[in-house]
Amino acid sequence: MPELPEVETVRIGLSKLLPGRVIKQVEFDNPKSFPNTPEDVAQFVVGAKVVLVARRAKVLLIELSSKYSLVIHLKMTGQLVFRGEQNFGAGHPNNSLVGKLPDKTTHVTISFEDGSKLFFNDQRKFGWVRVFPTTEVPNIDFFKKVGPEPLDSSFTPDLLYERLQRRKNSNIKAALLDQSVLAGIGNIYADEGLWGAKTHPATLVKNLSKTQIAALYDELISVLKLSIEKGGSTDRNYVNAEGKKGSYISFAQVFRREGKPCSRCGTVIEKTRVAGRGTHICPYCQPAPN
DNA sequence: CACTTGACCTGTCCGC
DNA sequence: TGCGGACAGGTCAAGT
Repeated sequence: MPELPEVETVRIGLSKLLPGRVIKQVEFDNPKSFPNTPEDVAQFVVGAKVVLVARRAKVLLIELSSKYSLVIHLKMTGQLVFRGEQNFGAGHPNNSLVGKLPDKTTHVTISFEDGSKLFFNDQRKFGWVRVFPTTEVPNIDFFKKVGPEPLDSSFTPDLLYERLQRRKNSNIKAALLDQSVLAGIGNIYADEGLWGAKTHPATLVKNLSKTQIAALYDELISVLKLSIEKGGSTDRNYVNAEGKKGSYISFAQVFRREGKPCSRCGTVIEKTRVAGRGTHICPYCQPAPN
């Protein structure tokens, strides 16, 4: 899905669009995408005003004046697209993946009193929208075990080293993808960060020095920040709150660049499989471990 | 407990 | 063109 920079880009967009709007109606087409009952919606959501939009890990949180929150996970192909009253069918001719809404991938539609709407679209139906009491959100299983936010000032190279030790016998790519180690890294930014740190993804965590992990820290932070600056990466389905693509993918050094030259050394980028995921490396800059 | 693999869905791409 | 298989940005449950 959308990894941290993509979800953060959606958060930034929605936080400019939603606060102050009052929810009039919520429609959904299946319990997998929206497990709450219509009674829950009527009681806790309809009539409530959006207070703020937050993010933790790859999860979006829309806090409501009712003291309940909409908790949203986009997983692989989820989208949250806002349309103003006159704009449901307008589409976005430039740089857009979505046209008239709702479409066949729309599973939840949130209508506001002023006529605007927020559409939750998801081709693969892995994502979901759920309602929780705001005070209960930190007690959701996922949030209880999820690791630190990489962009918080309290996240340091030493803390990354410490968090990684819980996966010391697995390879570094699997460890980075493990949300209980740190929050928000997915397949794109794991590959990009490891290329930057000149570390092969199959390297065992226990064989990485503190210096190597500090270098990886620097690369992960800069790659995440750059991507947020570019509005995230659109490989296929991802769009921001206005339905538009992000441009980070054109700055990627290895992700989806197999067959092309490494920008550092000119060696042809290869695609392999590590931790059960498609994995991109420069075989010269990131030599395979023994 | 640590670690790996398959499953969840739908769509697309690639080889025959 | 059609068809089967592999694969796709994430996370769980179940297996070793």
